[in-house]
Amino acid sequence: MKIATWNVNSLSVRLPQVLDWLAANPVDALCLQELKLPDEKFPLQALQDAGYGHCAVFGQKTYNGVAILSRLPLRDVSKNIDGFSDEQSRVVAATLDTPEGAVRLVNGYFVNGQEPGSEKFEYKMQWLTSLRHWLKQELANTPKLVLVGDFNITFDDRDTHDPEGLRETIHHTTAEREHFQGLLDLGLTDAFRLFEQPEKSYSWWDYREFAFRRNRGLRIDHILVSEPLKTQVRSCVIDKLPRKNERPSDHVPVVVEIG
DNA sequence: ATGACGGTGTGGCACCGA
Repeated sequence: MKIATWNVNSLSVRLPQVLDWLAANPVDALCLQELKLPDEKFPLQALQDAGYGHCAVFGQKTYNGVAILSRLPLRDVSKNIDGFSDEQSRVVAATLDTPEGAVRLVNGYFVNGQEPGSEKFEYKMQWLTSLRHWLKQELANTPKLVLVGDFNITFDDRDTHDPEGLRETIHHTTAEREHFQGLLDLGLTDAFRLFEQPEKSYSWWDYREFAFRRNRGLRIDHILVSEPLKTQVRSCVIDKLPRKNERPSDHVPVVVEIG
Protein backbone atom coordinates (compact mmCIF):
# COMPACT_ATOMS: atom_id res chain seq x y z
CA MET A 1 0.00 0.00 0.00
CA LYS A 2 1.31 3.43 -0.95
CA ILE A 3 0.22 6.62 0.78
CA ALA A 4 1.34 10.14 -0.15
CA THR A 5 1.00 13.62 1.30
CA TRP A 6 1.21 16.90 -0.63
CA ASN A 7 0.51 20.49 0.31
CA VAL A 8 -0.74 21.78 -3.05
CA ASN A 9 -1.20 25.46 -2.12
CA SER A 10 -4.54 25.81 -3.96
CA LEU A 11 -6.15 22.76 -5.55
CA SER A 12 -7.81 24.96 -8.17
CA VAL A 13 -4.43 26.02 -9.50
CA ARG A 14 -2.72 22.66 -8.96
CA LEU A 15 -5.40 20.19 -10.12
CA PRO A 16 -3.72 19.48 -13.50
CA GLN A 17 -0.44 18.82 -11.69
CA VAL A 18 -2.16 16.55 -9.17
CA LEU A 19 -3.75 14.54 -11.99
CA ASP A 20 -0.42 14.29 -13.82
CA TRP A 21 1.32 13.20 -10.63
CA LEU A 22 -1.29 10.56 -9.85
CA ALA A 23 -1.04 9.19 -13.38
CA ALA A 24 2.70 8.74 -12.87
CA ASN A 25 2.41 7.74 -9.19
CA PRO A 26 -0.76 5.68 -8.75
CA VAL A 27 -0.68 5.63 -4.94
CA ASP A 28 -3.56 4.08 -3.02
CA ALA A 29 -4.26 7.29 -1.12
CA LEU A 30 -3.14 10.89 -1.55
CA CYS A 31 -3.56 13.35 1.31
CA LEU A 32 -3.77 16.99 0.28
CA GLN A 33 -3.41 20.17 2.32
CA GLU A 34 -4.15 23.82 1.58
CA LEU A 35 -6.97 23.14 -0.85
CA LYS A 36 -7.99 26.80 -0.47
CA LEU A 37 -11.45 26.01 -1.77
CA PRO A 38 -14.87 25.22 -0.26
CA ASP A 39 -16.34 21.70 -0.50
CA GLU A 40 -18.66 22.70 -3.32
CA LYS A 41 -15.69 23.58 -5.51
CA PHE A 42 -13.84 20.30 -4.89
CA PRO A 43 -13.11 18.64 -8.29
CA LEU A 44 -14.73 15.33 -7.35
CA GLN A 45 -15.52 14.24 -10.91
CA ALA A 46 -11.99 14.72 -12.27
CA LEU A 47 -10.53 12.74 -9.36
CA GLN A 48 -13.11 9.97 -9.69
CA ASP A 49 -12.26 9.74 -13.40
CA ALA A 50 -8.60 9.37 -12.38
CA GLY A 51 -9.45 6.36 -10.20
CA TYR A 52 -9.83 8.15 -6.89
CA GLY A 53 -13.51 7.49 -6.35
CA HIS A 54 -13.40 7.77 -2.57
CA CYS A 55 -12.68 11.25 -1.23
CA ALA A 56 -12.93 12.61 2.30
CA VAL A 57 -13.07 16.37 1.84
CA PHE A 58 -12.90 19.12 4.46
CA GLY A 59 -12.57 22.30 2.46
CA GLN A 60 -12.50 25.97 3.34
CA LYS A 61 -12.68 29.11 1.28
CA THR A 62 -9.41 31.06 0.80
CA TYR A 63 -7.26 29.29 3.42
CA ASN A 64 -6.60 25.79 4.77
CA GLY A 65 -8.69 22.83 3.60
CA VAL A 66 -7.63 19.16 3.54
CA ALA A 67 -8.70 16.02 1.71
CA ILE A 68 -7.94 12.31 1.43
CA LEU A 69 -8.22 10.90 -2.11
CA SER A 70 -8.43 7.12 -2.16
CA ARG A 71 -8.81 4.20 -4.52
CA LEU A 72 -10.27 2.17 -1.64
CA PRO A 73 -13.42 2.97 0.30
CA LEU A 74 -13.04 5.27 3.30
CA ARG A 75 -15.09 4.86 6.47
CA ASP A 76 -15.48 6.69 9.76
CA VAL A 77 -14.46 10.04 8.29
CA SER A 78 -13.81 12.67 10.94
CA LYS A 79 -12.98 16.34 10.66
CA ASN A 80 -10.67 18.41 12.85
CA ILE A 81 -9.62 17.41 16.36
CA ASP A 82 -12.25 15.98 18.71
CA GLY A 83 -12.63 18.30 21.69
CA PHE A 84 -10.81 21.22 20.05
CA SER A 85 -13.09 23.84 18.59
CA ASP A 86 -11.52 25.28 15.45
CA GLU A 87 -12.75 27.66 12.76
CA GLN A 88 -10.08 26.37 10.39
CA SER A 89 -10.27 23.16 8.33
CA ARG A 90 -7.01 21.46 9.21
CA VAL A 91 -7.58 17.75 9.82
CA VAL A 92 -9.44 15.00 8.02
CA ALA A 93 -9.16 11.36 9.06
CA ALA A 94 -10.56 8.13 7.66
CA THR A 95 -10.19 4.38 8.04
CA LEU A 96 -9.11 2.14 5.18
CA ASP A 97 -9.82 -1.57 5.27
CA THR A 98 -6.69 -3.19 3.90
CA PRO A 99 -5.72 -6.88 3.60
CA GLU A 100 -3.64 -6.29 6.76
CA GLY A 101 -6.62 -4.91 8.62
CA ALA A 102 -8.01 -1.49 9.44
CA VAL A 103 -5.60 1.43 9.00
CA ARG A 104 -6.51 4.85 10.36
CA LEU A 105 -5.18 7.63 8.10
CA VAL A 106 -4.92 11.08 9.67
CA ASN A 107 -4.18 14.02 7.37
CA GLY A 108 -3.20 17.33 8.99
CA TYR A 109 -2.38 20.84 7.90
CA PHE A 110 -0.61 21.90 11.09
CA VAL A 111 -0.74 25.52 12.20
CA ASN A 112 2.09 27.69 10.84
CA GLY A 113 2.52 29.83 13.97
CA GLN A 114 4.07 32.87 12.29
CA GLU A 115 6.49 33.85 15.05
CA PRO A 116 7.32 32.61 18.56
CA GLY A 117 5.46 34.71 21.10
CA SER A 118 2.65 35.67 18.71
CA GLU A 119 -1.02 34.80 19.15
CA LYS A 120 -0.72 32.46 16.19
CA PHE A 121 2.14 30.65 17.88
CA GLU A 122 0.01 30.19 20.97
CA TYR A 123 -2.75 28.75 18.76
CA LYS A 124 -0.17 26.39 17.28
CA MET A 125 0.83 25.18 20.76
CA GLN A 126 -2.78 24.57 21.80
CA TRP A 127 -3.57 22.88 18.51
CA LEU A 128 -0.57 20.55 18.91
CA THR A 129 -1.50 19.69 22.49
CA SER A 130 -5.05 18.85 21.44
CA LEU A 131 -3.83 16.83 18.48
CA ARG A 132 -1.65 14.68 20.73
CA HIS A 133 -4.45 13.95 23.18
CA TRP A 134 -6.86 13.10 20.39
CA LEU A 135 -4.34 10.88 18.59
CA LYS A 136 -3.83 8.89 21.77
CA GLN A 137 -7.52 7.97 21.64
CA GLU A 138 -7.39 7.29 17.91
CA LEU A 139 -4.45 4.91 18.45
CA ALA A 140 -6.37 3.10 21.16
CA ASN A 141 -9.26 2.62 18.72
CA THR A 142 -7.11 1.73 15.68
CA PRO A 143 -3.55 0.66 16.54
CA LYS A 144 -2.48 0.76 12.88
CA LEU A 145 -2.34 4.50 12.26
CA VAL A 146 -0.56 6.74 9.77
CA LEU A 147 -0.24 10.47 10.51
CA VAL A 148 0.68 12.54 7.47
CA GLY A 149 0.70 16.14 6.46
CA ASP A 150 2.31 19.53 6.50
CA PHE A 151 3.56 19.63 10.10
CA ASN A 152 5.16 23.07 9.78
CA ILE A 153 7.90 21.75 12.11
CA THR A 154 11.47 20.67 11.41
CA PHE A 155 12.34 17.86 13.80
CA ASP A 156 16.10 18.36 13.91
CA ASP A 157 19.00 20.16 12.27
CA ARG A 158 19.03 17.76 9.32
CA ASP A 159 15.62 19.11 8.33
CA THR A 160 16.76 22.67 7.64
CA HIS A 161 19.22 24.30 5.25
CA ASP A 162 20.40 26.74 7.94
CA PRO A 163 20.26 25.20 11.43
CA GLU A 164 22.38 27.93 13.02
CA GLY A 165 20.85 30.96 11.33
CA LEU A 166 17.29 29.76 11.86
CA ARG A 167 17.71 28.46 15.42
CA GLU A 168 14.60 29.15 17.54
CA THR A 169 12.80 30.82 14.64
CA ILE A 170 9.40 29.55 13.46
CA HIS A 171 9.45 25.84 12.45
CA HIS A 172 12.69 25.46 14.44
CA THR A 173 11.79 26.28 18.02
CA THR A 174 12.40 23.95 20.94
CA ALA A 175 8.71 24.22 21.84
CA GLU A 176 7.61 22.98 18.40
CA ARG A 177 10.15 20.17 18.42
CA GLU A 178 8.99 19.07 21.87
CA HIS A 179 5.51 18.70 20.42
CA PHE A 180 6.93 16.65 17.55
CA GLN A 181 8.71 14.47 20.15
CA GLY A 182 5.38 14.18 21.96
CA LEU A 183 3.91 12.60 18.85
CA LEU A 184 6.84 10.16 18.67
CA ASP A 185 6.25 9.37 22.36
CA LEU A 186 2.79 8.10 21.40
CA GLY A 187 4.64 5.31 19.60
CA LEU A 188 4.80 6.98 16.21
CA THR A 189 7.91 6.81 14.02
CA ASP A 190 9.16 9.18 11.33
CA ALA A 191 9.03 6.85 8.31
CA PHE A 192 11.52 8.98 6.36
CA ARG A 193 14.26 8.42 8.95
CA LEU A 194 13.79 4.65 8.93
CA PHE A 195 15.96 4.71 5.82
CA GLU A 196 19.25 6.20 4.73
CA GLN A 197 18.37 9.40 2.90
CA PRO A 198 20.24 11.90 0.78
CA GLU A 199 21.75 14.75 2.80
CA LYS A 200 19.83 18.02 2.65
CA SER A 201 16.50 16.37 1.87
CA TYR A 202 13.70 18.93 2.05
CA SER A 203 9.99 19.04 1.19
CA TRP A 204 9.45 22.82 0.97
CA TRP A 205 11.35 25.69 -0.62
CA ASP A 206 10.40 29.37 -0.60
CA TYR A 207 9.26 30.77 -3.93
CA ARG A 208 11.68 33.66 -3.50
CA GLU A 209 15.40 34.05 -4.03
CA PHE A 210 15.78 30.90 -6.16
CA ALA A 211 15.45 28.86 -2.97
CA PHE A 212 14.75 25.59 -4.81
CA ARG A 213 17.66 26.01 -7.20
CA ARG A 214 19.94 26.72 -4.22
CA ASN A 215 18.29 23.94 -2.17
CA ARG A 216 17.48 26.32 0.66
CA GLY A 217 14.58 24.32 1.99
CA LEU A 218 12.95 22.72 5.00
CA ARG A 219 11.65 19.23 5.63
CA ILE A 220 8.30 20.01 7.20
CA ASP A 221 6.04 17.49 5.46
CA HIS A 222 6.10 14.22 7.32
CA ILE A 223 4.72 10.68 7.50
CA LEU A 224 4.56 9.04 10.93
CA VAL A 225 3.56 5.41 11.39
CA SER A 226 2.41 3.65 14.54
CA GLU A 227 4.26 0.77 16.17
CA PRO A 228 2.41 -2.15 14.48
CA LEU A 229 3.20 -0.66 11.05
CA LYS A 230 6.82 0.26 11.70
CA THR A 231 8.32 -3.04 10.54
CA GLN A 232 6.02 -3.04 7.51
CA VAL A 233 7.41 0.18 6.03
CA ARG A 234 9.25 -0.62 2.78
CA SER A 235 10.28 2.86 1.66
CA CYS A 236 9.72 6.56 2.21
CA VAL A 237 10.78 9.12 -0.38
CA ILE A 238 10.39 12.79 -1.20
CA ASP A 239 9.49 13.43 -4.84
CA LYS A 240 11.15 16.72 -5.82
CA LEU A 241 10.08 16.54 -9.46
CA PRO A 242 6.84 18.54 -9.19
CA ARG A 243 8.81 21.50 -7.82
CA LYS A 244 10.25 21.87 -11.35
CA ASN A 245 6.77 22.28 -12.89
CA GLU A 246 5.47 25.56 -14.21
CA ARG A 247 3.58 27.25 -11.37
CA PRO A 248 4.62 24.64 -8.79
CA SER A 249 3.41 24.31 -5.25
CA ASP A 250 6.12 25.36 -2.80
CA HIS A 251 5.79 21.87 -1.23
CA VAL A 252 6.42 18.49 -2.90
CA PRO A 253 4.90 15.04 -2.26
CA VAL A 254 6.22 12.56 0.29
CA VAL A 255 5.39 8.91 -0.38
CA VAL A 256 5.46 5.89 1.94
CA GLU A 257 5.10 2.24 0.98
CA ILE A 258 3.75 -0.05 3.68
CA GLY A 259 3.41 -3.82 3.50
C1' DA B 1 15.33 46.39 8.75
C1' DT B 2 12.81 45.15 4.66
C1' DG B 3 11.26 42.40 0.94
C1' DA B 4 11.89 38.96 -2.10
C1' DC B 5 7.01 35.01 -4.65
C1' DG B 6 2.61 33.27 -5.22
C1' DG B 7 -2.10 32.31 -3.61
C1' DT B 8 -6.82 34.53 -2.47
C1' DG B 9 -10.26 38.13 -2.56
C1' DT B 10 -10.83 42.52 -3.40
C1' DG B 11 -10.39 46.58 -5.77
C1' DG B 12 -6.35 49.73 -7.81
C1' DC B 13 -4.08 46.72 -3.03
C1' DA B 14 -3.88 43.88 1.72
C1' DC B 15 -3.24 39.63 3.93
C1' DC B 16 -1.20 35.21 4.52
C1' DG B 17 2.06 31.52 4.07
C1' DA B 18 6.89 29.29 5.83
